[in-house]
Parts: sequence; structure tokens; C-alpha cells
Amino acid sequence: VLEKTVHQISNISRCDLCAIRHSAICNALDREEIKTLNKMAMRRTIPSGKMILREGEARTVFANVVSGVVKLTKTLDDGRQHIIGLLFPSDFLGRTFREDNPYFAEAATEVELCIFPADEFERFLRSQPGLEHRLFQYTLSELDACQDWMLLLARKRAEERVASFLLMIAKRLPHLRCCGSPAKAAEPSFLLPLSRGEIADCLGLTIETVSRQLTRLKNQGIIGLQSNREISLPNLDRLREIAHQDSRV
Amino acid sequence: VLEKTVHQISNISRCDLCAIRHSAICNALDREEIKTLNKMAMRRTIPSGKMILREGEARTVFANVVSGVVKLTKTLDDGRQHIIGLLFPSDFLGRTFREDNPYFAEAATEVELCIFPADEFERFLRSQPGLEHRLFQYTLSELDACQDWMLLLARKRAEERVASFLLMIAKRLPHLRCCGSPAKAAEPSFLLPLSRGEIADCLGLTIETVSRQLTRLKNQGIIGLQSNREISLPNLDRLREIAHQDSRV
DNA sequence: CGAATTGTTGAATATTCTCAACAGAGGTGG
DNA sequence: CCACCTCTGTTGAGAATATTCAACAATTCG
Repeated sequence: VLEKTVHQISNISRCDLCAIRHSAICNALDREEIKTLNKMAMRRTIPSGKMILREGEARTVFANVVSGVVKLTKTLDDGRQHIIGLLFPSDFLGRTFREDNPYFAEAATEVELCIFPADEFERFLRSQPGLEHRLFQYTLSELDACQDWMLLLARKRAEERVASFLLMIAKRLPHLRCCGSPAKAAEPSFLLPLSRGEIADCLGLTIETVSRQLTRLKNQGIIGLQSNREISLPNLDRLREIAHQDSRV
Repeated sequence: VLEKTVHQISNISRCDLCAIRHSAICNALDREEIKTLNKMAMRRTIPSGKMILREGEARTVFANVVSGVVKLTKTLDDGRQHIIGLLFPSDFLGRTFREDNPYFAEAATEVELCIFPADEFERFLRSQPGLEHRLFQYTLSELDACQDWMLLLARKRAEERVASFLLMIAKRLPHLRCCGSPAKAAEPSFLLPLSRGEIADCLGLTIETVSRQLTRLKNQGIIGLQSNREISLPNLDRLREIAHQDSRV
């Protein structure tokens, strides 16, 4: 009996215990295939603020985000900066089939990554059409999101942008919700993974404008700011009205 | 001898004569495979201004752009609009693996399309990993371009946006160049595929701002405006300086 | 040629940014 | 545990950029 148990345990790969096993691109793989991927994978914990990839440098790794938030940034020569994307748990990091990274990737919070060597992963990807199809679908969703965000940057005003941002974060951070009092169980509440400056870099605004808009929303009772990073959304309907046609939280 | 010639001619598929045969996603296919694709394909000429796809509607077709320019737009409820992308000859139109169109597609000029029925094309795509890989690569480039454009919308000023726009068009319109005088052979010159209003919708500006910036560039001798649509770029270096770190024309 | 559309220009306005001062949170060491 | 320092965030006043509204000019199309 004991022998059997031990055998079963040894048969469990690390991936079976992985939190994102069924939501990351890995869900395209069966037990045998995932063993191969597992062999080339490495877990790494990255402290908040550390640079993971640099724009223009040769790509050497790809990764799944297991926990935490990664920000992807682009910069102009004179230092103007923009956050072109945020990666949450189960998102894929890295631009496949290209020599160099098209953006910087930095840990916005402490981040846990499941890392793959670039060349080896790309070869595996080409040999597994199911996996490549999964990554293709993921890329298409990224493109959808990017195109939606362009509309925000091109046409929404500061207030609408901030409201849209909060809804986006609330939608993608179901894990980090705080335990509110029972009465408020229905209202989303979470820790912002970004500073005011980073939010500004997401929205194409300045720190001051973001701060002012948050204060305004707070004074109207549409959001709650327990501390700088701790936010609650007691009036989602109103927030959605302000954001204009944003998808459900 | 005549018989042989006839046989050779009958062996030539429509695709062999297609202008974009080797630049569109079709270049992933060999002679046999392209025959299959050819069977499901239909050529269509669409007049300028006609809507091709509507946001939210079920997708029924995909297409290659053979000639002309297609604009992809998103709108807010109150009518604010943004052009999230332009398609030039050899670009692929349509969002695969999704029930509904995520944007409007409209002919910006007269457009020639090579159309595929959606379901049939998707099935073919899944059966041809090489073709799907090619479309995946195309989608990745689209994403790169979209992320670059986000930086423009978020952080560039009106003058920089207009300069970047002109460089982008010049880069993607090598076909539509006018024949200038011999002395000016080196300077790009072309017909704008978009109106001032459409340019504004690309750049997140108003018509008036675009007009003012174009006039400024003209007065500085950096661009030439032969007519509303006819543009020349006699000082590319200066234009690039203004646009800030944009890729070569 | 004339009407309709598209583009330009000016003046006033609005929104956001910049600069500056201050307040608060968080972390460190005595 | 508190004092201090630093970093982050807030607030206000003035400036800059782009928008809005309006009139007019130019172009295109029938």
C-alpha cells in the first residue's frame, strides 16, 4: 500500500500542483507533453521592481506568470514612458519568433515565473501545433485588449480612463481581493498592484491628474480608498457609467 | 507545341498571377495547398466608403487585401471614434477563432479583396499548421505595431503624431507613389488614402489640429502639399526628428 | 458651373500638464 | 517604540496644448 502511494506521488509532476496549470497555455498539453515542457522549465521568484526583459536585447527566455503582476513598458528617447500591458497570473511573457524583445518587462509586484529557455521553447512550440494554437489564441486576445486600450488612449477623458482602469484591474485581480466585512462582501476590494505614477503611465496621464481623479471619485462615494493601495468599489454601476461601455467586472 | 503551351497555361492557377501571392499569408502554402485555398476564395471589388465588417456581428468571412486600404474602427456610444488599424495590400482582414467581429472594417479607398468563407477557412487553417503559423506571425507583427501606436497615443504631442503618421503611410504605400520629376526621385510622394478627419481618428486628435499641424510642417518646408491628398516628403531626416525614433521609411 | 463636401484659419474655451509646496505613509535605526 | 528620513501621494496656481465653435476657402463631383 505504501509502495503504491509513493509510486503515485512520484508520478505527479510539478505541473500537476501548479496553480495555473489549467488556465495558462499549458492547458493545451496532455500528461506526456507537459512532462517534456516541465523538463525545460524553471521556477523563479522575482522581487518587485526588478527588470525581467530589456527592449532591444536578444530574447533568451519566455515565461508563464504564476503569481504577481508584470508590467510591459516602452519609452521615448527623452524618457516619456508608457505601460503597454500588464501580465497577471497565467499570462504568457515574451515575444516568440523574433530576435529581440520589443519592450521592457518589469516586476510590478513580487512575481513568480515559470521560465523556459527561448530556443528550446520555440522548437517545442513548432512541434506541438496544439500548443502553438493555444498561444496564437492568447495572442489574439492580447491584440483585442490592445485595440480596446487604444480607443481609451485616443478618445477617453481622464475621468473615464481612471474608471476604466479600476474596472480592468478589478476584473483581472480576483485573487487579490481583501476580505471585507460580510455586509460588503459583494463590493470588489483589492490592493492596487501599481503606484500612482505607474497608473499614469498606463493611462497616458500624469501622476497629478490620476491623483485628482481618484480623489474626485472618492469624494463622490464611487470608490473607497482605505490606504494608498487599498481600494474598494462600492458603486460598480456608477463606475461603469463613467468608464463608458466597459466589459463586466 | 501548341498543345504543351495550352496545358501549361491551364495549369496556372489564379493565385499564380496574384499580386500578393508571395507577401500575403498564402506564401506559407505550396502549389497543391494553394489550389485548395483557391477553391474557396472569391475576388471582390469594394467601393470606397463601403462597410465590410460590423463590430458585434457574427463573422462570416475573412479576406486578404489585394489592393487599396481598409480602415478598422472602434466607437464609443456617444460617437467618439478611433481607427485602430489600417490594412494595406497583402494584409489579412478578420479576427479568427472568435464568434463576432471586434471592430468595424470599412473601405478607405476602393479595395480589392480575396475573400474566404469563415468556417471553411478556419477548418483549413487548423489542418495546415504552416499556414496557421504564418497567420500567427502576422498577428504578432500586428500586436507589435499596435503597442507602438499606443505609445504614440499616450505620450506624443500633436506635431509628433502627425509626423509619425506620415512616415508610417510612406512606409506602407510604396506602390502608390506618384512619379515626381527626376530631380525629386528620391523624395517620397504619394496620395493620402485618408481624409483629414480619418487621420484625426487615427491619431486621437481633431480635424482642426491635424490641419494646423500639416500647415505648420508645410510652412517649414518639411512636407509638400500639392493638393489635399497629394503629399511629398522632401525632408525625411527632419520629419524623423520630429516624429522621434520611428522606423525607417 | 454650382452645390456639397472637405479643409483651413481664428478666437475663445476646456482639459490636462507643469511647477511647487505640503501631507502622509512606510521603513530604519537609535 | 518613537523620531527621523525618504518616498509617495495630494493639492493649488498658472501655463500649455488641444478642443470647440464659427466663419470662410478650396476642392470635388454631378
